[in-house]
Amino acid sequence: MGPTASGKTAVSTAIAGKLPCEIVSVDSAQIYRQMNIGTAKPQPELLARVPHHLIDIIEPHESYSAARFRDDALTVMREISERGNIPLLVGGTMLYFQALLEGLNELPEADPTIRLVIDSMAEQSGWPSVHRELARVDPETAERLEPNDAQRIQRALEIYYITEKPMSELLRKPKYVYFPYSALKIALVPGNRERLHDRIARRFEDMLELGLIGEVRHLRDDYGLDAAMPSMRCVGYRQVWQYLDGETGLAALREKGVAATRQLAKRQLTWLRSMAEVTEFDCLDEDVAEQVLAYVEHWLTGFSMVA
RNA sequence: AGGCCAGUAGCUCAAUUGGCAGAGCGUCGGUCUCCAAAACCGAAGGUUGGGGGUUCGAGACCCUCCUGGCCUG
Repeated sequence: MGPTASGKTAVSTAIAGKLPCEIVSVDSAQIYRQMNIGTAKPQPELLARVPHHLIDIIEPHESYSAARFRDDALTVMREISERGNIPLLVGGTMLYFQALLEGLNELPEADPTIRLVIDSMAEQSGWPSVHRELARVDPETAERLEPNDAQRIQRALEIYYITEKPMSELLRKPKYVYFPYSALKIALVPGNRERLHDRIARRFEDMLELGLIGEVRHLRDDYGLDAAMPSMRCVGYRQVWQYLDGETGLAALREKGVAATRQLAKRQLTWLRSMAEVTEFDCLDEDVAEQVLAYVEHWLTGFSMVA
């Protein structure tokens, strides 16, 4: 696990080069086909050399979810294990890690039609008003949500409309966490935030040089995409979209793209701080890969002795 | 060299006839159960370019210096 630009690909490649691993991507952006530059997807050469899973699994106009990730990940992890290999989970989408490791309560899946209905409610009277509606049917959930927290208010109401039960009640039921693996949790974190910011700026510049703008233009032309789709709200893509719309110039694109990436990294780090039993390594150390590899090898030794 | 305009938070800019210096963005911290690279909440941050003066009171008015831009030579 690690924030964007922390060097997860390099470290995981080093591990997979030494141990019988297959990589499972835990990344809500690399799931999209045709979105390569802006998601910092591993190069085709690397994808061919080391088995990767859950990359390029849906089209840019489709949507995905934490629950689907959990199912997909458990499936490929089982297949990897059956081949006698070790699943190496690599990514920065912490909600997906949490869904996989700690499970999810049984909740209905998203319903686009109901979401449209709730959206139009919000458009008419505003989210605070929808929040009051939620308070009527599920006061407990409304209590913990801000009146402007559009996505979560919408989700909670959606659950109520589908099941006729408040989300808070469904969350109280015990969840059956199926995770038949021993997890070694490793995080790559920067010992120095400013140096991570430098890396982020450099990497965004590299993406522009590699043709990020062309990639987004191509996506706009070839798919029926709009700016509200999850794929086009990804960091970098959203900012290039605004640039292509003429809303911002090139300098502003750079500034906004880099800032959005920094904010993403910050949120990922916040999440990592709250996660339990995670061993951290400084991603800025020259020899992180060796450190992590040694740590993993040591853990595997102990593990086979116990086994 | 002379004339004009500007200088306020990291950045872009507000601030009634002189009356408690604010906003957006950024930064930092946090929340997170089927959109999560999403969505949302909170906090910090100022010798108003420097110095002097007028005034009960100056970001604003006066003098002076500094910096940047434009015009004239």
